[in-house]
Amino acid sequence: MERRRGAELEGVLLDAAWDELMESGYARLTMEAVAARAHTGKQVLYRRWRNRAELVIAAMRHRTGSIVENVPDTGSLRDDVLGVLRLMAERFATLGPDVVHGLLAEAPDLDPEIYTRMTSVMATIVKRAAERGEIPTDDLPDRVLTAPTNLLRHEMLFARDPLPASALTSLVDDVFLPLVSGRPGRSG
Amino acid sequence: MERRRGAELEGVLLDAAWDELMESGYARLTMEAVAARAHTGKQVLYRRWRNRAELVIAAMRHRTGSIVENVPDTGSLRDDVLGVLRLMAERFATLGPDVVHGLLAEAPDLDPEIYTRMTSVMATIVKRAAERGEIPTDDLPDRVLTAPTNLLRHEMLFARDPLPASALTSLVDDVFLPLVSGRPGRSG
DNA sequence: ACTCCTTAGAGACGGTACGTCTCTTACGGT
DNA sequence: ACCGTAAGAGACGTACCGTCTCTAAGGAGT
Repeated sequence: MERRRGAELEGVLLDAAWDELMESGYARLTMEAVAARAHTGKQVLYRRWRNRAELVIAAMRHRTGSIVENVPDTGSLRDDVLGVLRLMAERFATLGPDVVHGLLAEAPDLDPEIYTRMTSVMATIVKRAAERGEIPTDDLPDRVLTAPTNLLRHEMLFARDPLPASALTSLVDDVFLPLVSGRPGRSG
Repeated sequence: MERRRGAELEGVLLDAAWDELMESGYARLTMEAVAARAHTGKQVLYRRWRNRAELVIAAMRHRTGSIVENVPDTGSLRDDVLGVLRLMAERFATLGPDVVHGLLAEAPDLDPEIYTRMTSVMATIVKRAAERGEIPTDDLPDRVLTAPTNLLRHEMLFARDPLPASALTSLVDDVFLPLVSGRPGRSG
């Protein structure tokens, strides 16, 4: 019997968790099923992750890269923001609402981080746009900066059907661009 | 042994569920505990609600009135919107993140309804403001209309700490009012 | 090459809560 | 007075949790 170890074993475990996630969703993913799929015992999982949520998060990180490390830079504010929203929507689509709802409920400590990260992405995009002279200032309230990403996240969380493409453009054209273009400096 | 029936029994059941909810949160609320607290059996619960989520939703509806039936009308757009946001925040505070996260995960069919309702509330408020001449038009894109309530909901879902009062005013002053005041008619 | 030590692989175990089923009996309707 | 519905109570089988135990594989050290 060949016995896996170290990084090799860990990779197998995370792949097994990911496959279970795709097949059963979060709610019906069990530690037993992940262990069985990886041809090992539960203890091997519990030795590395304290619970389902941690395992699933690790599996997601193992699979998908971070948006933070891949900020769009197209030369157009509109396209940059749209690019970020598309990345978010794409990722959400592969994960499915199940997973996000589940993690929200079971890993609340992680939740604030998820959306704090996005603030810096938006700040980068807006700063570039201001430097290009596309908008008057990059000194915007945080809630303006994160409005499009937060609204998108909200919509993905609550909508039952997949989002139409028009949702993304509406968020940019109806909400974000009006807020950053014509307005004077920050109010508070 | 006095045996409860009909509306009386139902009230007792919903009260028991509500009390359990307040005491244990959603994740640790069990049908067994609710039944025990109401001095009855589980079957009495399952005869009325198919699962935990339905029971909890019924208990919430039984306790708290609808925001829809109580649209603020202060004569000021800003105060009306703030009033709605305060109602939402207050309700969320009594329920706790647990409950909302849990329902989001276990009652996804209900989720879209929750925020669709708010659209009509905001439409009413905006219409009144337009009639008063406070804003140029009440013909706004849905995503502008629901931006403040959706952003608040998002923030409540993801924030770990209770929201500061400034969160509400920022949503109104930095995001909503700029969108509805200075802009021309809808773009799309 | 031999020994030691960690830990993989496998499964048993007790615990909790689910949702169903069964049984007796209170009580409202006719 | 009778009958049918459903309350009250709890047993039951199932699922999965997280812990614990045991054997033996296979690196590390000498």
